[in-house]
Amino acid sequence: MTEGNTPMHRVVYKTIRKNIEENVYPGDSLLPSENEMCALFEVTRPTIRQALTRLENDGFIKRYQGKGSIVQKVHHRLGILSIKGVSQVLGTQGSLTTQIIKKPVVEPWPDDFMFDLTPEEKSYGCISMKRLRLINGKPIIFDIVHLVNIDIPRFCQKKYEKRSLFSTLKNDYNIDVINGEQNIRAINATKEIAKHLKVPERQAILHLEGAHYTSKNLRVFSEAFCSTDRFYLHGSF
Amino acid sequence: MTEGNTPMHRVVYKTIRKNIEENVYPGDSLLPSENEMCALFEVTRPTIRQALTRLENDGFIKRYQGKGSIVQKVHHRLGILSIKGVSQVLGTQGSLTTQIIKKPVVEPWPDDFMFDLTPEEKSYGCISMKRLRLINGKPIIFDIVHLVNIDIPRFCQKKYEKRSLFSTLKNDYNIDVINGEQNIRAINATKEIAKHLKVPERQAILHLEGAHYTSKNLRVFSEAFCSTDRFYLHGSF
DNA sequence: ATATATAACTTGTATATACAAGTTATATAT
DNA sequence: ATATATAACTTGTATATACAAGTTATATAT
Repeated sequence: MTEGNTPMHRVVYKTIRKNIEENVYPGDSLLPSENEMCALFEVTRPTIRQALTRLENDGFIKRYQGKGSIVQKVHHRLGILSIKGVSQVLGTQGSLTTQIIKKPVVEPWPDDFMFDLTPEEKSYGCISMKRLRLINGKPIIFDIVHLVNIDIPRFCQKKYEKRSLFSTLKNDYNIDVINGEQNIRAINATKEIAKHLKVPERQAILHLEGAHYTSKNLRVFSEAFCSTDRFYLHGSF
Repeated sequence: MTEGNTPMHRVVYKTIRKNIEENVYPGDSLLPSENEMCALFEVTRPTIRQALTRLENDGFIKRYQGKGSIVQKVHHRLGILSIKGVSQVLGTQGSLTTQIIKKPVVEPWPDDFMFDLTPEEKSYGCISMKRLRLINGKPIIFDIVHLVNIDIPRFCQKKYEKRSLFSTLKNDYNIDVINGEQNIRAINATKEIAKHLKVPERQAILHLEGAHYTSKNLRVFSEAFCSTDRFYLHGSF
Protein backbone atom coordinates (compact mmCIF):
# COMPACT_ATOMS: atom_id res chain seq x y z
CA MET A 1 0.00 0.00 0.00
CA THR A 2 2.97 2.21 0.46
CA GLU A 3 6.56 2.04 -0.61
CA GLY A 4 8.58 2.51 2.53
CA ASN A 5 6.53 5.30 4.10
CA THR A 6 5.39 6.91 0.88
CA PRO A 7 1.77 6.37 -0.17
CA MET A 8 1.52 4.72 -3.56
CA HIS A 9 -0.30 7.62 -5.18
CA ARG A 10 2.75 9.74 -4.41
CA VAL A 11 5.15 7.10 -5.67
CA VAL A 12 3.20 6.95 -8.93
CA TYR A 13 3.15 10.76 -9.19
CA LYS A 14 6.88 11.11 -8.62
CA THR A 15 7.81 8.31 -10.98
CA ILE A 16 5.72 9.56 -13.88
CA ARG A 17 6.86 13.12 -13.33
CA LYS A 18 10.50 12.04 -13.26
CA ASN A 19 9.96 10.09 -16.50
CA ILE A 20 8.46 13.17 -18.12
CA GLU A 21 11.25 15.46 -16.93
CA GLU A 22 13.86 12.98 -18.17
CA ASN A 23 12.14 12.61 -21.54
CA VAL A 24 11.30 8.95 -21.00
CA TYR A 25 7.85 10.22 -21.94
CA PRO A 26 8.57 13.03 -24.40
CA GLY A 27 6.32 16.03 -24.96
CA ASP A 28 3.24 15.33 -27.13
CA SER A 29 3.44 11.55 -26.59
CA LEU A 30 0.70 9.41 -25.04
CA LEU A 31 1.26 8.12 -21.53
CA PRO A 32 0.53 4.43 -20.98
CA SER A 33 -3.18 4.00 -20.29
CA GLU A 34 -4.55 3.90 -16.79
CA ASN A 35 -5.00 0.13 -17.04
CA GLU A 36 -1.43 -0.31 -18.20
CA MET A 37 -0.19 1.73 -15.26
CA CYS A 38 -2.25 -0.36 -12.85
CA ALA A 39 -0.26 -3.36 -14.04
CA LEU A 40 3.01 -1.42 -13.98
CA PHE A 41 2.66 -0.11 -10.42
CA GLU A 42 0.50 -2.97 -9.08
CA VAL A 43 -2.22 -0.68 -7.79
CA THR A 44 -5.82 0.04 -8.77
CA ARG A 45 -7.32 2.72 -11.00
CA PRO A 46 -8.39 5.17 -8.26
CA THR A 47 -4.79 5.31 -7.03
CA ILE A 48 -3.44 5.88 -10.55
CA ARG A 49 -6.12 8.47 -11.22
CA GLN A 50 -5.24 10.36 -8.07
CA ALA A 51 -1.65 10.69 -9.26
CA LEU A 52 -2.71 11.63 -12.80
CA THR A 53 -5.11 14.26 -11.52
CA ARG A 54 -2.25 15.90 -9.70
CA LEU A 55 0.07 15.63 -12.71
CA GLU A 56 -2.58 17.32 -14.85
CA ASN A 57 -3.09 19.98 -12.25
CA ASP A 58 0.63 20.68 -12.14
CA GLY A 59 0.72 21.06 -15.91
CA PHE A 60 2.62 17.91 -16.86
CA ILE A 61 -0.15 16.14 -18.77
CA LYS A 62 -3.51 16.81 -20.33
CA ARG A 63 -6.19 14.14 -20.30
CA TYR A 64 -8.74 13.47 -23.01
CA GLN A 65 -11.75 11.23 -22.45
CA GLY A 66 -11.60 8.18 -24.73
CA LYS A 67 -8.17 9.11 -26.08
CA GLY A 68 -5.51 9.09 -23.38
CA SER A 69 -3.13 11.37 -21.50
CA ILE A 70 -0.85 13.60 -23.57
CA VAL A 71 2.48 14.69 -22.12
CA GLN A 72 2.85 18.46 -22.17
CA LYS A 73 6.08 20.08 -23.28
CA VAL A 74 8.09 21.15 -20.26
CA HIS A 75 8.67 24.89 -20.15
CA HIS A 76 11.38 26.66 -18.25
CA ARG A 77 9.70 27.63 -15.04
CA LEU A 78 9.97 30.28 -12.38
CA GLY A 79 7.76 29.18 -9.54
CA ILE A 80 4.17 29.08 -10.78
CA LEU A 81 5.04 30.89 -13.99
CA SER A 82 6.79 29.70 -17.10
CA ILE A 83 9.16 31.69 -19.26
CA LYS A 84 7.90 32.31 -22.76
CA GLY A 85 9.46 34.07 -25.69
CA VAL A 86 7.78 37.07 -27.22
CA SER A 87 8.34 35.25 -30.47
CA GLN A 88 7.55 31.57 -30.39
CA VAL A 89 10.10 30.99 -33.13
CA LEU A 90 12.39 29.66 -30.41
CA GLY A 91 10.48 26.44 -30.01
CA THR A 92 10.98 25.59 -26.37
CA GLN A 93 12.26 29.09 -25.73
CA GLY A 94 15.80 28.32 -26.80
CA SER A 95 18.46 27.06 -24.46
CA LEU A 96 18.57 28.49 -20.98
CA THR A 97 22.09 28.79 -19.68
CA THR A 98 23.42 29.90 -16.33
CA GLN A 99 26.40 32.00 -15.31
CA ILE A 100 27.46 32.04 -11.68
CA ILE A 101 28.11 35.68 -10.80
CA LYS A 102 29.00 34.91 -7.20
CA LYS A 103 29.79 31.37 -6.08
CA PRO A 104 27.97 29.86 -3.10
CA VAL A 105 29.45 31.19 0.11
CA VAL A 106 28.50 30.99 3.79
CA GLU A 107 27.68 34.40 5.25
CA PRO A 108 25.31 36.11 7.67
CA TRP A 109 21.82 36.99 6.52
CA PRO A 110 21.40 40.43 4.93
CA ASP A 111 20.13 42.96 7.44
CA ASP A 112 16.81 43.66 5.78
CA PHE A 113 15.96 40.25 4.41
CA MET A 114 12.81 40.05 2.29
CA PHE A 115 11.14 37.20 4.22
CA ASP A 116 10.69 36.84 7.96
CA LEU A 117 13.13 34.31 9.34
CA THR A 118 12.68 32.07 12.37
CA PRO A 119 15.17 32.53 15.23
CA GLU A 120 16.56 29.11 14.31
CA GLU A 121 17.13 30.14 10.72
CA LYS A 122 18.76 33.35 11.86
CA SER A 123 21.18 31.43 14.07
CA TYR A 124 22.17 29.05 11.25
CA GLY A 125 23.18 31.83 8.90
CA CYS A 126 22.90 31.34 5.17
CA ILE A 127 24.59 30.33 1.97
CA SER A 128 24.13 32.78 -0.86
CA MET A 129 25.01 32.93 -4.53
CA LYS A 130 24.22 35.12 -7.51
CA ARG A 131 23.35 33.80 -10.95
CA LEU A 132 22.58 35.16 -14.34
CA ARG A 133 20.29 33.21 -16.63
CA LEU A 134 20.50 33.71 -20.34
CA ILE A 135 18.45 32.55 -23.31
CA ASN A 136 20.47 32.41 -26.52
CA GLY A 137 23.18 34.52 -24.92
CA LYS A 138 20.75 37.28 -23.86
CA PRO A 139 20.60 37.84 -20.09
CA ILE A 140 16.99 37.64 -18.88
CA ILE A 141 17.16 36.84 -15.18
CA PHE A 142 19.54 38.02 -12.50
CA ASP A 143 18.89 36.16 -9.30
CA ILE A 144 20.21 36.02 -5.78
CA VAL A 145 19.68 32.80 -3.85
CA HIS A 146 19.84 32.41 -0.09
CA LEU A 147 19.40 29.10 1.61
CA VAL A 148 19.52 28.30 5.29
CA ASN A 149 22.96 27.00 6.24
CA ILE A 150 21.94 23.69 7.77
CA ASP A 151 25.38 22.30 7.05
CA ILE A 152 24.87 20.56 3.74
CA PRO A 153 28.19 18.79 3.08
CA ARG A 154 30.23 20.13 0.14
CA PHE A 155 27.35 22.27 -1.06
CA CYS A 156 29.54 25.31 -1.69
CA GLN A 157 32.05 23.29 -3.68
CA LYS A 158 29.56 22.05 -6.25
CA LYS A 159 29.19 23.55 -9.71
CA TYR A 160 25.85 25.09 -10.63
CA GLU A 161 26.42 26.27 -14.18
CA LYS A 162 24.96 23.13 -15.67
CA ARG A 163 22.87 21.78 -12.83
CA SER A 164 19.67 23.03 -11.31
CA LEU A 165 19.98 24.01 -7.67
CA PHE A 166 16.84 22.09 -6.88
CA SER A 167 17.81 18.96 -8.75
CA THR A 168 21.12 19.05 -6.85
CA LEU A 169 19.24 19.22 -3.57
CA LYS A 170 16.97 16.40 -4.69
CA ASN A 171 19.52 14.05 -6.19
CA ASP A 172 22.55 14.62 -3.95
CA TYR A 173 20.80 15.33 -0.66
CA ASN A 174 17.31 13.81 -1.03
CA ILE A 175 15.76 17.20 -0.30
CA ASP A 176 12.50 17.87 -2.18
CA VAL A 177 10.66 21.13 -2.65
CA ILE A 178 7.19 20.71 -1.18
CA ASN A 179 5.64 24.07 -2.02
CA GLY A 180 6.43 27.73 -2.16
CA GLU A 181 5.26 31.25 -2.71
CA GLN A 182 6.20 34.23 -4.80
CA ASN A 183 5.71 37.96 -4.51
CA ILE A 184 5.76 39.88 -7.76
CA ARG A 185 6.38 43.56 -8.33
CA ALA A 186 7.70 45.84 -11.00
CA ILE A 187 10.72 48.00 -10.18
CA ASN A 188 12.96 50.38 -12.10
CA ALA A 189 16.36 48.78 -12.67
CA THR A 190 19.16 49.99 -10.40
CA LYS A 191 22.66 50.47 -11.78
CA GLU A 192 23.70 46.95 -10.70
CA ILE A 193 20.63 45.21 -12.11
CA ALA A 194 20.87 47.19 -15.35
CA LYS A 195 24.51 46.16 -15.71
CA HIS A 196 23.78 42.44 -15.24
CA LEU A 197 20.69 42.37 -17.48
CA LYS A 198 22.24 44.71 -20.08
CA VAL A 199 19.30 47.09 -20.12
CA PRO A 200 19.18 50.84 -19.63
CA GLU A 201 19.12 52.00 -16.01
CA ARG A 202 15.58 52.64 -14.72
CA GLN A 203 14.04 50.34 -17.29
CA ALA A 204 11.05 48.44 -15.86
CA ILE A 205 12.03 45.02 -14.50
CA LEU A 206 10.00 42.24 -12.92
CA HIS A 207 11.03 41.61 -9.33
CA LEU A 208 10.13 38.23 -7.84
CA GLU A 209 10.76 37.24 -4.26
CA GLY A 210 10.25 33.54 -3.73
CA ALA A 211 10.45 31.13 -0.84
CA HIS A 212 10.58 27.38 -1.33
CA TYR A 213 9.65 25.01 1.46
CA THR A 214 11.46 21.67 1.45
CA SER A 215 11.13 18.23 2.94
CA LYS A 216 13.93 18.99 5.40
CA ASN A 217 14.42 21.90 7.76
CA LEU A 218 15.55 24.04 4.88
CA ARG A 219 13.98 26.98 3.15
CA VAL A 220 15.41 28.29 -0.08
CA PHE A 221 14.88 31.94 -0.95
CA SER A 222 15.27 33.47 -4.37
CA GLU A 223 15.18 37.10 -5.41
CA ALA A 224 14.91 37.30 -9.17
CA PHE A 225 15.05 40.30 -11.46
CA CYS A 226 13.68 39.64 -14.94
CA SER A 227 14.02 41.59 -18.12
CA THR A 228 10.79 41.16 -20.07
CA ASP A 229 11.53 42.98 -23.31
CA ARG A 230 12.07 39.74 -25.24
CA PHE A 231 10.69 37.16 -22.79
CA TYR A 232 7.71 37.27 -20.50
CA LEU A 233 6.29 35.14 -17.72
CA HIS A 234 3.21 33.07 -18.37
CA GLY A 235 0.73 31.53 -16.00
CA SER A 236 -2.36 29.47 -16.57
CA PHE A 237 -5.23 28.69 -14.25
CA MET B 1 -25.39 10.72 -10.20
CA THR B 2 -25.54 14.03 -11.86
CA GLU B 3 -27.66 17.08 -11.39
CA GLY B 4 -29.02 17.91 -14.80
CA ASN B 5 -25.90 17.29 -16.82
CA THR B 6 -23.41 18.31 -14.18
CA PRO B 7 -21.50 15.54 -12.42
CA MET B 8 -22.05 15.55 -8.68
CA HIS B 9 -18.41 16.21 -7.82
CA ARG B 10 -18.73 19.47 -9.73
CA VAL B 11 -22.04 20.35 -8.09
CA VAL B 12 -20.43 19.80 -4.69
CA TYR B 13 -17.38 21.87 -5.66
CA LYS B 14 -19.47 24.79 -6.94
CA THR B 15 -21.82 24.79 -3.98
CA ILE B 16 -19.10 24.77 -1.34
CA ARG B 17 -17.10 27.38 -3.22
CA LYS B 18 -20.15 29.63 -3.52
CA ASN B 19 -20.81 29.22 0.22
CA ILE B 20 -17.23 30.21 0.97
CA GLU B 21 -17.34 33.22 -1.35
CA GLU B 22 -20.65 34.35 0.19
CA ASN B 23 -19.34 33.93 3.73
CA VAL B 24 -21.76 31.14 4.57
CA TYR B 25 -18.53 29.42 5.60
CA PRO B 26 -16.36 32.31 6.84
CA GLY B 27 -12.59 32.33 6.72
CA ASP B 28 -10.92 30.26 9.50
CA SER B 29 -14.06 28.22 10.20
CA LEU B 30 -14.33 24.44 9.93
CA LEU B 31 -16.25 23.04 7.00
CA PRO B 32 -18.78 20.32 7.79
CA SER B 33 -17.00 16.97 7.91
CA GLU B 34 -16.82 14.70 4.91
CA ASN B 35 -19.44 12.42 6.44
CA GLU B 36 -21.77 15.34 7.07
CA MET B 37 -21.42 16.44 3.48
CA CYS B 38 -22.19 12.94 2.25
CA ALA B 39 -25.53 13.27 4.00
CA LEU B 40 -26.01 16.84 2.77
CA PHE B 41 -25.38 16.09 -0.90
CA GLU B 42 -26.52 12.44 -0.86
CA VAL B 43 -23.30 11.15 -2.34
CA THR B 44 -20.38 9.05 -1.09
CA ARG B 45 -17.02 10.05 0.35
CA PRO B 46 -14.95 9.62 -2.82
CA THR B 47 -17.21 12.10 -4.60
CA ILE B 48 -17.00 14.59 -1.72
CA ARG B 49 -13.25 14.11 -1.50
CA GLN B 50 -12.82 14.78 -5.20
CA ALA B 51 -14.54 18.14 -4.78
CA LEU B 52 -12.57 18.95 -1.63
CA THR B 53 -9.28 18.08 -3.29
CA ARG B 54 -10.04 20.60 -5.98
CA LEU B 55 -11.14 23.25 -3.46
CA GLU B 56 -7.87 22.79 -1.60
CA ASN B 57 -5.92 22.94 -4.82
CA ASP B 58 -7.66 26.19 -5.76
CA GLY B 59 -6.77 27.70 -2.39
CA PHE B 60 -10.21 27.81 -0.79
CA ILE B 61 -9.60 25.32 2.02
CA LYS B 62 -6.78 23.59 3.81
CA ARG B 63 -7.26 20.06 5.11
CA TYR B 64 -5.77 18.61 8.28
CA GLN B 65 -5.79 14.89 8.99
CA GLY B 66 -7.88 14.11 12.08
CA LYS B 67 -9.02 17.71 12.45
CA GLY B 68 -11.09 18.90 9.51
CA SER B 69 -11.06 21.34 6.61
CA ILE B 70 -10.37 24.99 7.42
CA VAL B 71 -11.77 27.68 5.17
CA GLN B 72 -9.04 30.01 3.93
CA LYS B 73 -9.57 33.75 3.87
CA VAL B 74 -10.46 34.87 0.38
CA HIS B 75 -7.96 37.27 -1.11
CA HIS B 76 -8.61 39.67 -3.92
CA ARG B 77 -7.37 37.82 -6.97
CA LEU B 78 -5.96 38.59 -10.37
CA GLY B 79 -5.87 35.35 -12.29
CA ILE B 80 -3.53 32.95 -10.50
CA LEU B 81 -2.16 35.68 -8.28
CA SER B 82 -3.64 37.40 -5.29
CA ILE B 83 -3.21 41.03 -4.35
CA LYS B 84 -1.38 41.58 -1.10
CA GLY B 85 -0.52 44.74 0.77
CA VAL B 86 3.08 45.59 1.46
CA SER B 87 1.87 46.12 5.00
CA GLN B 88 -0.49 43.46 6.27
CA VAL B 89 -2.05 45.97 8.57
CA LEU B 90 -4.91 46.11 6.08
CA GLY B 91 -6.23 42.73 7.11
CA THR B 92 -7.85 41.41 3.96
CA GLN B 93 -6.12 44.10 1.97
CA GLY B 94 -8.71 46.79 2.68
CA SER B 95 -11.72 47.36 0.48
CA LEU B 96 -11.27 47.08 -3.25
CA THR B 97 -13.41 49.50 -5.15
CA THR B 98 -13.94 49.99 -8.85
CA GLN B 99 -14.36 53.09 -10.97
CA ILE B 100 -15.59 52.71 -14.54
CA ILE B 101 -13.35 54.92 -16.67
CA LYS B 102 -15.07 53.97 -19.92
CA LYS B 103 -18.45 52.26 -19.90
CA PRO B 104 -18.96 49.05 -21.88
CA VAL B 105 -19.40 49.85 -25.56
CA VAL B 106 -19.57 47.78 -28.75
CA GLU B 107 -16.67 48.54 -31.09
CA PRO B 108 -14.29 46.84 -33.52
CA TRP B 109 -11.24 45.02 -32.16
CA PRO B 110 -8.09 47.12 -31.77
CA ASP B 111 -5.79 46.70 -34.73
CA ASP B 112 -2.90 45.10 -32.89
CA PHE B 113 -4.76 43.04 -30.31
CA MET B 114 -2.64 41.22 -27.75
CA PHE B 115 -4.09 37.72 -28.31
CA ASP B 116 -4.69 35.93 -31.59
CA LEU B 117 -8.39 35.95 -32.44
CA THR B 118 -10.31 33.36 -34.44
CA PRO B 119 -11.96 34.57 -37.68
CA GLU B 120 -15.31 34.07 -35.93
CA GLU B 121 -14.29 36.26 -33.01
CA LYS B 122 -13.02 38.92 -35.40
CA SER B 123 -16.34 38.95 -37.22
CA TYR B 124 -18.34 39.37 -33.98
CA GLY B 125 -16.45 42.45 -32.89
CA CYS B 126 -16.05 43.21 -29.21
CA ILE B 127 -17.34 45.04 -26.19
CA SER B 128 -14.71 46.96 -24.30
CA MET B 129 -14.55 48.94 -21.08
CA LYS B 130 -11.89 50.53 -18.90
CA ARG B 131 -11.80 50.29 -15.14
CA LEU B 132 -9.74 51.60 -12.29
CA ARG B 133 -9.41 49.52 -9.13
CA LEU B 134 -8.55 51.21 -5.89
CA ILE B 135 -7.67 49.99 -2.42
CA ASN B 136 -8.52 52.53 0.27
CA GLY B 137 -8.82 55.22 -2.36
CA LYS B 138 -5.39 54.52 -3.86
CA PRO B 139 -5.47 53.45 -7.53
CA ILE B 140 -3.58 50.18 -7.99
CA ILE B 141 -4.91 48.61 -11.18
CA PHE B 142 -5.95 50.18 -14.44
CA ASP B 143 -7.50 47.60 -16.71
CA ILE B 144 -9.00 47.37 -20.15
CA VAL B 145 -11.45 44.56 -20.79
CA HIS B 146 -12.46 43.20 -24.18
CA LEU B 147 -15.02 40.49 -24.60
CA VAL B 148 -16.29 38.93 -27.76
CA ASN B 149 -19.59 40.53 -28.78
CA ILE B 150 -21.72 37.39 -28.92
CA ASP B 151 -24.83 39.52 -28.37
CA ILE B 152 -25.31 39.28 -24.63
CA PRO B 153 -28.59 41.07 -23.98
CA ARG B 154 -28.39 44.37 -22.03
CA PHE B 155 -24.74 43.73 -21.15
CA CYS B 156 -23.68 47.29 -21.95
CA GLN B 157 -26.45 48.78 -19.84
CA LYS B 158 -25.43 47.05 -16.61
CA LYS B 159 -23.48 48.72 -13.84
CA TYR B 160 -20.07 47.31 -12.93
CA GLU B 161 -18.95 49.59 -10.11
CA LYS B 162 -20.21 47.24 -7.44
CA ARG B 163 -20.40 43.96 -9.29
CA SER B 164 -17.71 41.68 -10.60
CA LEU B 165 -17.76 41.26 -14.36
CA PHE B 166 -17.39 37.51 -13.93
CA SER B 167 -20.11 37.17 -11.31
CA THR B 168 -22.40 39.13 -13.66
CA LEU B 169 -21.63 36.67 -16.45
CA LYS B 170 -22.20 33.77 -14.11
CA ASN B 171 -25.35 34.95 -12.34
CA ASP B 172 -27.16 36.84 -15.12
CA TYR B 173 -26.06 34.78 -18.13
CA ASN B 174 -25.02 31.41 -16.67
CA ILE B 175 -21.57 31.82 -18.24
CA ASP B 176 -18.74 30.33 -16.17
CA VAL B 177 -15.01 30.87 -16.51
CA ILE B 178 -13.44 27.49 -17.14
CA ASN B 179 -9.77 28.40 -17.23
CA GLY B 180 -7.40 31.06 -18.43
CA GLU B 181 -3.89 32.27 -18.91
CA GLN B 182 -1.84 35.34 -18.12
CA ASN B 183 1.28 36.90 -19.56
CA ILE B 184 3.28 39.07 -17.19
CA ARG B 185 5.79 41.76 -18.00
CA ALA B 186 7.16 44.93 -16.51
CA ILE B 187 6.82 48.14 -18.46
CA ASN B 188 7.57 51.80 -17.87
CA ALA B 189 4.33 53.75 -17.37
CA THR B 190 3.14 55.79 -20.34
CA LYS B 191 1.56 59.19 -19.80
CA GLU B 192 -1.95 57.68 -19.80
CA ILE B 193 -1.16 54.85 -17.40
CA ALA B 194 0.75 57.20 -15.09
CA LYS B 195 -2.25 59.53 -15.03
CA HIS B 196 -4.72 56.80 -14.08
CA LEU B 197 -2.49 55.15 -11.47
CA LYS B 198 -1.23 58.47 -10.08
CA VAL B 199 2.43 57.54 -10.37
CA PRO B 200 5.32 59.32 -12.07
CA GLU B 201 5.64 58.73 -15.80
CA ARG B 202 8.12 55.93 -16.62
CA GLN B 203 7.73 54.35 -13.23
CA ALA B 204 7.89 50.55 -13.41
CA ILE B 205 4.43 48.97 -13.70
CA LEU B 206 3.28 45.35 -13.89
CA HIS B 207 1.57 44.59 -17.20
CA LEU B 208 -0.71 41.55 -17.29
CA GLU B 209 -2.45 40.29 -20.39
CA GLY B 210 -5.07 37.71 -19.56
CA ALA B 211 -7.50 35.56 -21.49
CA HIS B 212 -10.40 33.78 -19.79
CA TYR B 213 -12.09 30.83 -21.44
CA THR B 214 -15.77 30.39 -20.61
CA SER B 215 -18.44 27.74 -20.80
CA LYS B 216 -19.97 29.49 -23.80
CA ASN B 217 -18.45 30.64 -27.06
CA LEU B 218 -17.04 33.65 -25.29
CA ARG B 219 -13.53 34.65 -24.40
CA VAL B 220 -12.88 37.55 -22.06
CA PHE B 221 -9.61 39.44 -22.38
CA SER B 222 -8.12 41.71 -19.80
CA GLU B 223 -5.11 43.98 -20.03
CA ALA B 224 -4.17 45.16 -16.55
CA PHE B 225 -1.56 47.66 -15.43
CA CYS B 226 -0.66 47.41 -11.76
CA SER B 227 1.16 49.80 -9.53
CA THR B 228 3.16 47.76 -7.04
CA ASP B 229 4.64 50.39 -4.76
CA ARG B 230 2.15 49.69 -1.99
CA PHE B 231 0.63 46.40 -3.15
CA TYR B 232 2.18 43.42 -4.84
CA LEU B 233 0.95 40.24 -6.45
CA HIS B 234 1.37 36.96 -4.66
CA GLY B 235 1.31 33.42 -5.92
CA SER B 236 1.76 30.10 -4.21
CA PHE B 237 2.60 26.70 -5.62
C1' DA C 1 -10.17 1.34 -52.41
C1' DT C 2 -13.78 3.15 -49.65
C1' DA C 3 -17.66 3.54 -46.46
C1' DT C 4 -20.01 1.96 -42.51
C1' DA C 5 -20.95 -0.62 -38.39
C1' DT C 6 -19.17 -2.58 -34.49
C1' DA C 7 -15.67 -4.05 -31.17
C1' DA C 8 -12.28 -2.68 -28.20
C1' DC C 9 -10.02 0.45 -26.29
C1' DT C 10 -9.62 5.00 -23.51
C1' DT C 11 -10.90 8.40 -19.62
C1' DG C 12 -14.95 10.08 -16.59
C1' DT C 13 -18.19 9.33 -12.80
C1' DA C 14 -19.71 6.95 -8.98
C1' DT C 15 -20.82 3.57 -5.08
C1' DA C 16 -19.23 0.37 -1.54
C1' DT C 17 -16.06 -0.99 1.84
C1' DA C 18 -12.09 -1.23 4.97
C1' DC C 19 -8.38 0.20 7.66
C1' DA C 20 -4.54 3.81 8.95
C1' DA C 21 -3.29 7.85 11.19
C1' DG C 22 -4.26 12.20 13.56
C1' DT C 23 -7.20 15.14 16.68
C1' DT C 24 -10.67 16.07 19.99
C1' DA C 25 -14.12 14.87 23.45
C1' DT C 26 -15.31 12.21 27.27
C1' DA C 27 -14.93 9.06 31.14
C1' DT C 28 -12.52 7.79 35.07
C1' DA C 29 -9.22 7.89 38.84
C1' DT C 30 -7.00 10.60 42.16
C1' DA D 1 -9.31 20.43 39.87
C1' DT D 2 -6.20 17.70 37.27
C1' DA D 3 -4.12 13.87 34.78
C1' DT D 4 -4.64 9.93 31.98
C1' DA D 5 -6.80 6.51 29.13
C1' DT D 6 -10.05 5.59 25.86
C1' DA D 7 -13.87 6.49 22.69
C1' DA D 8 -15.35 8.90 18.93
C1' DC D 9 -14.62 11.71 15.74
C1' DT D 10 -11.79 13.54 11.60
C1' DT D 11 -9.04 13.09 7.09
C1' DG D 12 -5.76 9.85 4.40
C1' DT D 13 -5.00 5.72 1.67
C1' DA D 14 -6.56 2.02 -0.86
C1' DT D 15 -9.16 -1.94 -3.21
C1' DA D 16 -13.19 -3.58 -5.74
C1' DT D 17 -16.74 -2.94 -8.95
C1' DA D 18 -19.83 -0.99 -12.46
C1' DC D 19 -21.42 1.79 -16.03
C1' DA D 20 -21.15 6.27 -19.06
C1' DA D 21 -19.14 8.69 -22.67
C1' DG D 22 -15.54 9.48 -26.12
C1' DT D 23 -11.97 7.74 -29.49
C1' DT D 24 -9.68 4.47 -32.30
C1' DA D 25 -9.07 0.02 -34.53
C1' DT D 26 -11.05 -3.59 -37.02
C1' DA D 27 -14.35 -6.26 -39.68
C1' DT D 28 -17.40 -6.32 -43.36
C1' DA D 29 -19.87 -4.96 -47.49
C1' DT D 30 -19.57 -2.87 -51.83
